[in-house]
Amino acid sequence: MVKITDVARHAGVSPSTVSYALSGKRPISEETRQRVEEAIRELGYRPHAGARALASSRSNVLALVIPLRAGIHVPVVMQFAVSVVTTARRHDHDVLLLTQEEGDDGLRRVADTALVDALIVMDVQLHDPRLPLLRSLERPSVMIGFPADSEGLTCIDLDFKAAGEACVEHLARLGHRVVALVGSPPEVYVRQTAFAQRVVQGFTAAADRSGLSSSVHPCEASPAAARLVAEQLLREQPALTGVVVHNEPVLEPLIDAFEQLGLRVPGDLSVTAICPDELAESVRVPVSSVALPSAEVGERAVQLLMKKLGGSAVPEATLLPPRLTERASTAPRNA
Amino acid sequence: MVKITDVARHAGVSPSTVSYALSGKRPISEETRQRVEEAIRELGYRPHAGARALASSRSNVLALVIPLRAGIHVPVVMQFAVSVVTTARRHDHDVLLLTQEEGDDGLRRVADTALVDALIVMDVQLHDPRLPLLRSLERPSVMIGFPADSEGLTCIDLDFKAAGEACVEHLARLGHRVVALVGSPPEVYVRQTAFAQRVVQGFTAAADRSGLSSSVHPCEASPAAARLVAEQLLREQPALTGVVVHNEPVLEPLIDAFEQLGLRVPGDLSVTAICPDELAESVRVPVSSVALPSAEVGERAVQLLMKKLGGSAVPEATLLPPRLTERASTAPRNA
DNA sequence: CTGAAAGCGCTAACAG
DNA sequence: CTGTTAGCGCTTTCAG
Repeated sequence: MVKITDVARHAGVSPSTVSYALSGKRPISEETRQRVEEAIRELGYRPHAGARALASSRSNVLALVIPLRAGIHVPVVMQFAVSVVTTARRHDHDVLLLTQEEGDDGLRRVADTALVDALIVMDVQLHDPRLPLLRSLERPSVMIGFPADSEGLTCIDLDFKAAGEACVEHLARLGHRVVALVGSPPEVYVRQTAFAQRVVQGFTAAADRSGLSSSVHPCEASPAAARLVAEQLLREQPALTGVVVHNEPVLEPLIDAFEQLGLRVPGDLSVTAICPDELAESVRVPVSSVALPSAEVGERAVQLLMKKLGGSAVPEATLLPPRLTERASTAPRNA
Repeated sequence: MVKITDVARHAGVSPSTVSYALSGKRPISEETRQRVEEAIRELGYRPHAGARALASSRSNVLALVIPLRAGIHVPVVMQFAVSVVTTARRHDHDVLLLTQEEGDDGLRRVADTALVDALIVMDVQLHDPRLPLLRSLERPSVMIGFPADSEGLTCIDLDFKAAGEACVEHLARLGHRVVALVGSPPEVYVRQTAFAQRVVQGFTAAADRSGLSSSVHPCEASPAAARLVAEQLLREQPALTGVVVHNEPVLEPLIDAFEQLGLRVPGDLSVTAICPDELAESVRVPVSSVALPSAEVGERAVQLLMKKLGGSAVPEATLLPPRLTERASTAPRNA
C-alpha cells in the first residue's frame, strides 16, 4: 500500500504538505502542488479512509435509514436513496445503508463509533420513537417527514397538506362539487405517519373552503381493494365526479375499476393523484398529479446535512411546495 | 469521547485486555471479562470505527453496488439490498451503498481507500466492463449474475436457464403444445444481461426437447406494451395455450389483456412466470411461478464474502435451483 | 509558503 | 492469563 510518506518522498516534500495539497486547507505554491499531484498520480496514492477518519474525526460517510414496512411505495424509497447517494458523492461523502429494523441501536452504533458523520432518517412517524435519540446524538441529522414536535430537529418533506389542497382546488376549479380521497392503506394511518394525515387535512380543508362534499377512504395496496373502493364510491356517492388518489399501487387499478364500472376518465370522473411523476405519466390515462419529488427531497436533505456539518444553521422545517401537472385524467365537470 | 484506555483504567486492566475481551481473540478469565464488560457498560464505551480500521486493517464494511438502469424491477433490487444489510449485520458488518453510475472509479475508490473490506456487485453483464477491475482488486467480491467468463470470480444467481426450463416443463406436463415467452424489455437483451438470455435458452431448449412450438417476445415494461404483445400472440399463434412471463411489471397487465381479448386464464391460456413470489401471489389470478429469491441471493452473497474474508475458498459459481410453485394460473390444456 | 512532530484510538506482536 | 508497547496512516498544531 502506498502511503502519504511515499508520496512525500517521491515529490520531495513533507507529508504535511501532501496532506495540505490534498485538502487545500493552507496555501501551496503552484509548483509544489504540481509535483505533489504528479507523485500521487504516478504512485496511485489513495488516502486510507480509516486513518483519515481517526486523525480528522470525520469519516465522510452519511447514514441513511430506510423504511421496510408495509404500505410504503418501494420505487419512492429507491429513488430517494439513489438521490442521496448521488448528492452525497458530489460532496465527497459516501452513504451507509441502515434498515429501520435496527432501530435506535443501529443509529446509536454508527453515530457513537464515528462510523458516520451525520444521519438521514426516512419515514418519520408523528410520535417517532427515535426522536429523543436523534435529539441527543452528538451528530447532525435530517429527517424526511415531520413528527408532531419537530423542535430542535431538522425536517424536510413535500408539503403534503398543500398537496392535498392543490388537488382539491384543481378539481374545484374544473367545477366538481363532490370529491373523494382514496388514501393510503389503513396501517399507514394507524401508525400515524404524518404525511398521510396531512394529505387528509389539506384535502378536507380545501373541500370545506370551496363548499365541496368530500369523503376519505383508506385503501389497501391491491387491485382487489381498488375495485372494492370504486364500487363503494359509486354506490354511496352517485354524485361523485372528482377523486384524489394518494396510494401509488392503486392508481392504475382504480382507474381500470372505474372504467369497468362504466365511468369514463375524465369524461364522467376526474382523477388526480399525489405520486411520482413517472407513475402519473405511465398510467394508461396519464394522471394530473402533484409530484412526489423524491429526488429533490434526497438532494435537499443531503445539502442540509452538509450545511450542518459545516457549522451553519439551517431551518428546522423545509416544506417543498406542491407542483401540480395537468394531464389527461381531469376535465371540467359535465353539465 | 470515552476510549479504550478509560475503560481499561476503570476496570483495572490494560487496554489490550479490553481489546481482547471485545474481540475474543485470546482467552480472558471470567472474572476479568466481567469487570471489563461492566466498565464498558458503565462508561458507555464504543470503539472508534476509524481507529479500529486503521489498526486492524478491517473496516467491517461491505460495498453494495446497485443498478439504476431501465428494465430492472425496483422491488427486487430493494429486497436484495435489505437482505444484504440484514445478513451483513448478523456478521457484524455494515453496508455502503454505491450506484452503478460511479462505475469503476467508485469501486476502486472504496476498495483502495480501505473504506470497505469487500464488494457485492449486482446486475452483472455478459461482458461487464468492471470484470478486469474486480479481478485485479486486492479485496474479495461477489457478483450477482454471471458474465460470459467468470474465471477467477465468485458469482451467484438463480439458475435462470433451469427456471426457463422448469416453466416450460410445467406447461408441457399439463399438455400444452404451443408456448410463448414474454421476456424482458429489448434493452435488457441488447446490453446482454446474462439472466435474460439464460431464460430464453432454457425456455427454447426445454420446448425443443418436449417437441413444443415456441416463440420469444421481448416486451416493454408498460401495460400498453403488454396489450400489444397479447394481441400479436393471438393473431400470430392462434394455437397458443401456454405463456411464460419474465417481466414483472407486465405480468398483471398481460393477464388483463388476454382476458379482455376473450381468453380465460387458466381456462384457455395457462400463464407461468419467473418473478418474486409476492408478485405472483398478488396478481388477480395468482400465478404459478418460479420464485426470484432475492432475499436468499443476498444472504448467500454475504455469506460467500464472509468466507472469502475468512480466508476460505468458495465455489466460483453458485446457481440456485429454481422452485416452481403452482398457483391458479395454470391448468391442463382443454381437450 | 513549508517542515517536524505529536497525536487520533485501537490492535497485535512481544514479553512475561 | 495479562501487561507493555510499537505502530496503523493521516491531520494538524507548532515552528520557522
